[in-house]
Amino acid sequence: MKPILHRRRTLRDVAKAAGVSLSTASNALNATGRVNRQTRETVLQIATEIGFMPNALARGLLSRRSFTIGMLTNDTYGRLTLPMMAGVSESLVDHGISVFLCATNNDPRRAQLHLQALLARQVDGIIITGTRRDLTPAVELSGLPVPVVYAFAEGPAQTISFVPDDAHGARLAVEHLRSLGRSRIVHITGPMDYLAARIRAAAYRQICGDASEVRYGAWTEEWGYEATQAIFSRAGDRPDAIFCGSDEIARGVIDALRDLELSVPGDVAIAGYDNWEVIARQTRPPLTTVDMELKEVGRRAGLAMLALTRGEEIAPGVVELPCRLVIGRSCGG
Amino acid sequence: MKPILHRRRTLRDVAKAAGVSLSTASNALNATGRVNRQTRETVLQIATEIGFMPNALARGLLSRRSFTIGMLTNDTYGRLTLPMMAGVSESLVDHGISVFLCATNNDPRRAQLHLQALLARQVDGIIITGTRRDLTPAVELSGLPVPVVYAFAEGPAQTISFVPDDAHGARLAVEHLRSLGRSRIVHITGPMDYLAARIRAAAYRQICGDASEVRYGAWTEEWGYEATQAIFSRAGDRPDAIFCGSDEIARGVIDALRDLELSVPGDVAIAGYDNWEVIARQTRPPLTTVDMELKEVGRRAGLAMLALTRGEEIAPGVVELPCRLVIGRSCGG
DNA sequence: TTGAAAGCGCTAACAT
DNA sequence: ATGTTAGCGCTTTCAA
Repeated sequence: MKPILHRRRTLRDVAKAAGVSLSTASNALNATGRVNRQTRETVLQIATEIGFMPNALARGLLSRRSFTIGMLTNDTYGRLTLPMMAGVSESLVDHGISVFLCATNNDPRRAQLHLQALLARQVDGIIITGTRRDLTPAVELSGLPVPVVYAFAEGPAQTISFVPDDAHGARLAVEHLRSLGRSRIVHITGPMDYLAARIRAAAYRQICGDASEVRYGAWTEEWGYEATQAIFSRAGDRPDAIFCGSDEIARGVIDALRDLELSVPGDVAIAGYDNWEVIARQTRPPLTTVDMELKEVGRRAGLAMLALTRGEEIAPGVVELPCRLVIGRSCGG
Repeated sequence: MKPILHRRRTLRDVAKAAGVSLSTASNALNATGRVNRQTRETVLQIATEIGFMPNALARGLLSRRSFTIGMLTNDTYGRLTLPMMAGVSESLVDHGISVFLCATNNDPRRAQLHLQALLARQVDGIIITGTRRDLTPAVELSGLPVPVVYAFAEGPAQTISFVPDDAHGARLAVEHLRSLGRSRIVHITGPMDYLAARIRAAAYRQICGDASEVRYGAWTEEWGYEATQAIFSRAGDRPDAIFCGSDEIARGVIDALRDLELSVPGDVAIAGYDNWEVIARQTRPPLTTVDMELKEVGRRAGLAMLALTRGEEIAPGVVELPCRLVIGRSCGG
């Protein structure tokens, strides 16, 4: 069965029904130009009645603006992308701008294809988001006819990027642990080749100084478990707190501590990173963790894009946005 | 600083540079009409040189097709949406169709706003996806000028929907447990008001008959933990397997069993549902779980949409797509 | 084989 | 205050 599809109504339909010219109808609907009150109301009413909706394609053709932006992400899973997309949308929806989301899966061919499609659709700008700060874009982005903004990824020189302030996030967690009287804090985190991991580790080291110990590994529970086993099986002072590079790691750490019959936060306080709710809230005890405020990152990127599409100038560079500490029960206090 | 934005090239630019008329240039690029080989090659070359890219807005205006579809989701987090979106994209990208993703957050106002924006942009169709099968759409969708397809949600009568076959998924899990010699299988699942939960429970009951026991609750680890404690603290026969309605529940169940000093899968075999990798793979032992093949659900919805946009007819109804059992180590075997 | 011209739906000068 | 006209970038008859 084919559903009944109502024909799309055009401005012409409205004008004819209202017995006015195209331009009068247009002026009435857009409140531009001088139009008689009475005329305008008639036009408006008829427009509503017949379900008129202006054709954005025609408008865009004329104004050379599509009120559409593209978002290119290499994140398949969406844990990072969708919150950012929500922020982008939020900052643009009131300006009538919609978003094309394109997942590249890190495949240059796909990225190129999506980029072409976006440009063909006359997007007013493109936001690049990645799963890591030090992302290598899968496609050449210079010399585009539209502005580009990076979110959760640092673009090359002279571009505009918004990223979470990793140093700030790390400080939030570590200082929280110290304020609760913990002094032997270890840092278990992801792979060293992640810039974010290195920045957080550096911030942690700056606070803990000589007492600091960083274990790079993977962003997995398994690594958290393994690293914890290693740390607690050796001789010498045992840590009284662990600052984890991700909630998944934290979860593995807590698992290991339980197997070691150490209590959290009694014996060891734990701080996570990401505030990935499905993990952080469901861990026992619920994690104290760092939220990167991804939605805000997206919102800022959206606002920057808005300004650029209006021809405003924005200083290039990487803007680091503050994180937020979410208090669970894994640190006590 | 404002980046240098290259002006968009038009067909006119190409025609002028090639010294031919607009229509010849158009014919050459689209391989329509009769064009001299030589002429065509010149045009093609120049088009590439100056970076010409046809304006999809102008094309759409003429063809009354935007080669764009909208996707309306109420899922903020994206765990379900992005895999489906990937499937939709995959089935449409080769046909030059792009996707607008709009998150409604279950807010009727937002949904209405997004719907308007989509229609204004002349989308060729709209795919509705939900976080649950028995979704109540946040916005009126009848009488639209474009076809509508539902994915992971059942639309009203006379509409087209694609959902995972919950009964099949449940059977996969339960029959797997039975094939491994488990006979006292309990089912711990989410809220009873979820249609999917009821369907799975019914399928489970049909197999286990008198020995069946269903515990409805929430889709959380906490509930899994709690229900397990309750089941094992009472007198009488203890189950030798638990079929869980979600991986999160399964995780809570395994946690509880560990606290009860029961081994998995030795004493109790566990099957999950969702194959949410971050949970299923990281659980110890890794979960045997049901994958709903969300990408395939999206792909099928995309293909249906493709057919509809071409004016083909499709029988209305709910198409249930098979699930897949992912073997971990939580069932032994 | 190529070109001129009309028109998709809309907006913005310009005339009335 | 309203209408007429041109044109955004493209495709598509229809003539040449």
